[in-house]
Amino acid sequence: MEALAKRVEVEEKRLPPLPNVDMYKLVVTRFAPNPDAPLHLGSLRPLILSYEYAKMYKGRFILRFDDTDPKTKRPMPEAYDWIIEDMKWLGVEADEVVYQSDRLEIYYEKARELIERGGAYVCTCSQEGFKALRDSGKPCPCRALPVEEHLKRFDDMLSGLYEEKEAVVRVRTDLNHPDVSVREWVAFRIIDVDENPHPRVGSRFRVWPTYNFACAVDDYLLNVSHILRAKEHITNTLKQRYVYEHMGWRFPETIHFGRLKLANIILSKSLIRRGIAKGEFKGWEDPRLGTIRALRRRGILPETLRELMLHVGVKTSEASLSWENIYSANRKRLDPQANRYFYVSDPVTMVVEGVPKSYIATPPLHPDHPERGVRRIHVEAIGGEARVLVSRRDLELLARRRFVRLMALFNVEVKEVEESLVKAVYRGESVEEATKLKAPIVQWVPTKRNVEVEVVMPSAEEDKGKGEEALTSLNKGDIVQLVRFGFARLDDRKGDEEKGEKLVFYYAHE
RNA sequence: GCCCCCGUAGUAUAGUCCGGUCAAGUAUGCGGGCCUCUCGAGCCCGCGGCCCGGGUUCAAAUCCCGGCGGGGGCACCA
Repeated sequence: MEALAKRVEVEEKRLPPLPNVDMYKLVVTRFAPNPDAPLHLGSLRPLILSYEYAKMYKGRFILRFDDTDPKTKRPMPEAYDWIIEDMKWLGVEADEVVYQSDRLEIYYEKARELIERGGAYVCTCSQEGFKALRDSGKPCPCRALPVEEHLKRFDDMLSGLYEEKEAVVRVRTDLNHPDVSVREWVAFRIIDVDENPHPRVGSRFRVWPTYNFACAVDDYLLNVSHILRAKEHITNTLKQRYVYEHMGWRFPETIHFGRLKLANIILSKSLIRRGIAKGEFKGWEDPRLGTIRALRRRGILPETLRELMLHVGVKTSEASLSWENIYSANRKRLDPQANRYFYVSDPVTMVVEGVPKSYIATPPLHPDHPERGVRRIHVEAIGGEARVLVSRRDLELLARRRFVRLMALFNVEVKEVEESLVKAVYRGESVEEATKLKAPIVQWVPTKRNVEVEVVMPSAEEDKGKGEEALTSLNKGDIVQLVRFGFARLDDRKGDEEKGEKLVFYYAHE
């Protein structure tokens, strides 16, 4: 009991406190994805941490779609729903959902205010010309123009007087800021929305705020108290502070954590997109991808991901997650709940001589939970001969150890191991004897009543074999342990009139 | 090239702000044992680490400097 309590405590490890919580009426966090793809492992840290902190302080958690780029990072219409689905699966629910593409008028209003305060101006310089000046710390000619002129120019931008690239709104910063990208950064640009319509609002608006402007304004208007973001945003935070200073707003507490890496998995959205287009991946749920949907398909549990994120925490150093740790955390949760079934990969027939009678094996659905019942597997003996299927993977073991036990059935002594046939003789049904002789125990499947099974591995390769009949009573989405093979999630069942049913599993881990 | 951040065992994380109780905790991994009709789970024991070099100090994983290593940013992207 005490041990159990201790373990729960470890799992429920608290996050470190947020800074300056008492300076805010309410802790408000937000998760702000660009809906140009479903969620992936990289989004998980800001998502889970933002949500957990809001919960921890009984605050408010906002989902905000940062979809202000109809051109370069054009939102994907389906991705809005995918993200909401992914979050729902993760058990994360937003108190409020905000679409930036609904808020253009708000940004325009704030832009005017900022211009009036002298915090921004409309620049009509060429991109190259401006950069040359900026790099040497010099102001561009537009900067010194009176506020009225800039307000007029801004209206001209809105009314379509300028084409793409002909005018931008810049935020007044420090011309000598050591990071040149911070100098006079762009807050609005013109996008030819006839050519690149926005998936939600079409061609209604041609002046779009950049991420830094929209984000700065919305974090303020939505009363965000704490921003949790990855270190790649450090420069953005710096830029956004200028807006706050000009407007006289108080900047939210900001925490920058390190990036998350995971070996042997594809996380880059552009790489994924290209791979899907080229047909290299089966879609956003391909098991090789680091998308949340792919992990879900592979039987990784949402609680596992949450636990992992809580464990990784808010450190500013980079973290490379290892599969070992993910699998271990997942196994801890899966093992008690997943029922056991026999599956033999690449089946080979074993002929057993001297079998005195037909058998009905009754292995438990779960060795630690006998109350769940058993499966019943029939093995017929005709003329003292019984046949079962064993896995090719075990051939080497059978040849080496000879005296083995067919799990929950009987013991055999292997006489001959051929390319596609194993010859053995019956050696009694005593478990005790098998234990005493330290006989290896292997899983098997009857030759008659079985089902075709395919297991899609994390590499997307397919492992094919036969499974016991009881597997057919599973539902899609069920996660089971294929004994001595690994945990797997039933993904699909393909009916076939002639050949019968085929079950498709996705492999989780050992 | 220019700005910035980080560096505790194979991996992740606690400790670093406010130096001693840290000859460094936890999880995973690995090795061994027990248990078990799975090479799973569980239980027990063990292995393994403060990047390097100086400095400050009675005392440094913790503070300072330098080196090395890793990462991020430098868009009219988010």
